[in-house]
Amino acid sequence: MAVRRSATPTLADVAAEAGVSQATASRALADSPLVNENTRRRVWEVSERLRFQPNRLARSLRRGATMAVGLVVPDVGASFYASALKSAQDVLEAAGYHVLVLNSGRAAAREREALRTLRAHQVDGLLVATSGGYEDIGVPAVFFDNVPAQRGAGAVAMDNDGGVRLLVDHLVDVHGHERIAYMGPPEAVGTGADDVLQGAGRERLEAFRAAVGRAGLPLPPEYVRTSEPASFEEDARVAARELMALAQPPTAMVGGSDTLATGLLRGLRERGRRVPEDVALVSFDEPVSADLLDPPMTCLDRHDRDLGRMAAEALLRALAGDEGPPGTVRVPAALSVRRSCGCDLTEGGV
Amino acid sequence: MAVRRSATPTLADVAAEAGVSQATASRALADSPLVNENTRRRVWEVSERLRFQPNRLARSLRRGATMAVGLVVPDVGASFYASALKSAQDVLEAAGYHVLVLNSGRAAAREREALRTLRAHQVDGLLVATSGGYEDIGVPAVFFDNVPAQRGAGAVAMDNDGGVRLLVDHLVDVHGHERIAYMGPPEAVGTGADDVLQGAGRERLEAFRAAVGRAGLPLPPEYVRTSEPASFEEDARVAARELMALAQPPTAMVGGSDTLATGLLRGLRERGRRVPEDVALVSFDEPVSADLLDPPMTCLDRHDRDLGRMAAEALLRALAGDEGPPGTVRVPAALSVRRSCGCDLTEGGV
DNA sequence: AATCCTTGTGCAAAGGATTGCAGAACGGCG
DNA sequence: CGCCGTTCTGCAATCCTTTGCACAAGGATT
Repeated sequence: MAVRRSATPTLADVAAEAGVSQATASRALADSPLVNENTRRRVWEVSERLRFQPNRLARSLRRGATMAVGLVVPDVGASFYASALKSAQDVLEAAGYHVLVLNSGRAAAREREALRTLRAHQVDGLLVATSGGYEDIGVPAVFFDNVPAQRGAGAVAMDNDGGVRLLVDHLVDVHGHERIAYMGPPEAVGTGADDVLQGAGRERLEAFRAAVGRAGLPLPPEYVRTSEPASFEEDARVAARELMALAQPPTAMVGGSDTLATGLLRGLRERGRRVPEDVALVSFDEPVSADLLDPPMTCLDRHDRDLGRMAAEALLRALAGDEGPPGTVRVPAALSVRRSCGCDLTEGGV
Repeated sequence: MAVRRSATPTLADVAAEAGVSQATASRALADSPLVNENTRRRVWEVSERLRFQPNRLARSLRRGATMAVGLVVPDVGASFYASALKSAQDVLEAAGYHVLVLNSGRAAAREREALRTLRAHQVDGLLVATSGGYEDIGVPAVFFDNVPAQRGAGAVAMDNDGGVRLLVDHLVDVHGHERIAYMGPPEAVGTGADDVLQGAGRERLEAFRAAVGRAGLPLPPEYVRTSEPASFEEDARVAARELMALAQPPTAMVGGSDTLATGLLRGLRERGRRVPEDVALVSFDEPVSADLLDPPMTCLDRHDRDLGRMAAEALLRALAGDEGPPGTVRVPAALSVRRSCGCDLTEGGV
């Protein structure tokens, strides 16, 4: 004869219906050995009949742990993050954690907001692809993609240096290019104060400079460009057009991300340049359907899945208190050679 | 001299530090007119100095509302959902809601689990692209992409029928095809019991049959295929190969989604068929970089952004209690003609 | 028969913010 | 000087679950 609340039944309802106290009901549902087998069964039966679902707000409040983690990414819409996010989520959910995904829109300020929100939600941990706005909220954090210099947190990132080197070396050693331009993501993920962000953008840029230098090639300043955070695609398009308008246009281009590479390709098309006949083009990230593009794009294998998974696993370790070394794990890159670099795969030759 | 808790300051800390009661502190931070201006300022000042952040668990528990909504999608990794998700999230966050994103992995059972989880989290509302496992959890829900027949909830979906008609009519009227095959997403999003799901898969399939019928064309059963939920890409690839192995292979194919279309394209390549010279190909959704594919893909404009935004707005209305008519809003489709259908854009003719 | 375990169960506090209600302080008015 | 209204504050209850502690019942032991 308990008054049934219209919305969701509460533990009190279950207890009343089963004729036990809330405490016993709680313990019964937790399968505690402290409660008698018959009582346990009775409570479970009632609980299922009423479709009882413990209120996580109350539980978390009492327990001091939410079993939820926050995931902060620059842009869920970008395929790299969407895909990394998914694999991270799968791992974390399998471990019983819930995932709150927040967008930072590649803006440090919005990222800080997102972090505060997550703190307010009392998340137990954090997975962040930072846009420069990271600040400690007192829970274990693991970084991926971008790695803040700040110590004390693990990180998983691509081997940007090795990856860029593969791309440049291929253009130089195999195809003999001597005028190579680079279009990268924003260099300085503008971070305040003392925390210098070791962002993927900067790493790739420096790696490019180093690789070109090692090859003994000249690198006019106009050959090095970076995009604004908000307009990758568009910036790359105009960059390609402007690069081709130079007195000495490059004979090859490196796109620092999938979006940048497709943007470059569009720009080249608009100028009537053929790839790879007129200009070679390679990409750091793998564009979606890279093999179906015209021309098929030579790029680095994308390890978005691995990255997401590894970051999630690192976070789980941190949450479990396994204080491993908080270093940065680098995921190696591998080159997928297709046609945009100039390789002629149908013949097998160059 | 208040004992500062190491982790996060609580309202009690702020109150003590400001020399007022918790009640006053709470009201001050809520900018209630009940509290004296000076007191208000003092509390705010302390709150900011301590970087106080109200515990949402406690607040929501007390208030009975979480200002959080759940978003259930088949696959966050798929570009359509990733993109729709993002725009929905932007709208909802702008309105002060937080978004919990859960994957159903295109499985009804996992979707049910996700919904229970969201109920446990006490979300205030739901945005769901159902995979057939929807069940009422007692909060306002808005559907997108797939529309369950069940009444009482609004829905936003593409005009599947009109879209398919555009594709088929173009193939028939402009290019004169008479043997058109269709590869679609799973037809029956297997839903239990009495709730018949009006899924996008079924709608598109029926629209295809109707459009072919209207054109007076024959439709051998082998020409109509659907994929399994788990393996769109792969299923489409083998479908294309098998279709081309028929005694009477189709001269045109319709891909029921972006992934299916790129899968078909791969399959055709593998069989050495050229698109559009040997077989025409059009796609329902817009693949990423559709214009850069080889050949550029004729497809329907993707309205993922609009869909996400509109669904979010509908949910906000429902949350505000504006009980509009709970009907289904259909987003019209528009055809982006490129080369894969056989149109020769450089000449301007067919 | 008294005492001591064992085994189950219940009471009540805790967790942090919100809010109805009561009451304090103070100015104004008769 | 007494009373009434404002204007602020504070007490304490509430949201729901978990859990430390106490206690009841019953059998076993001396």
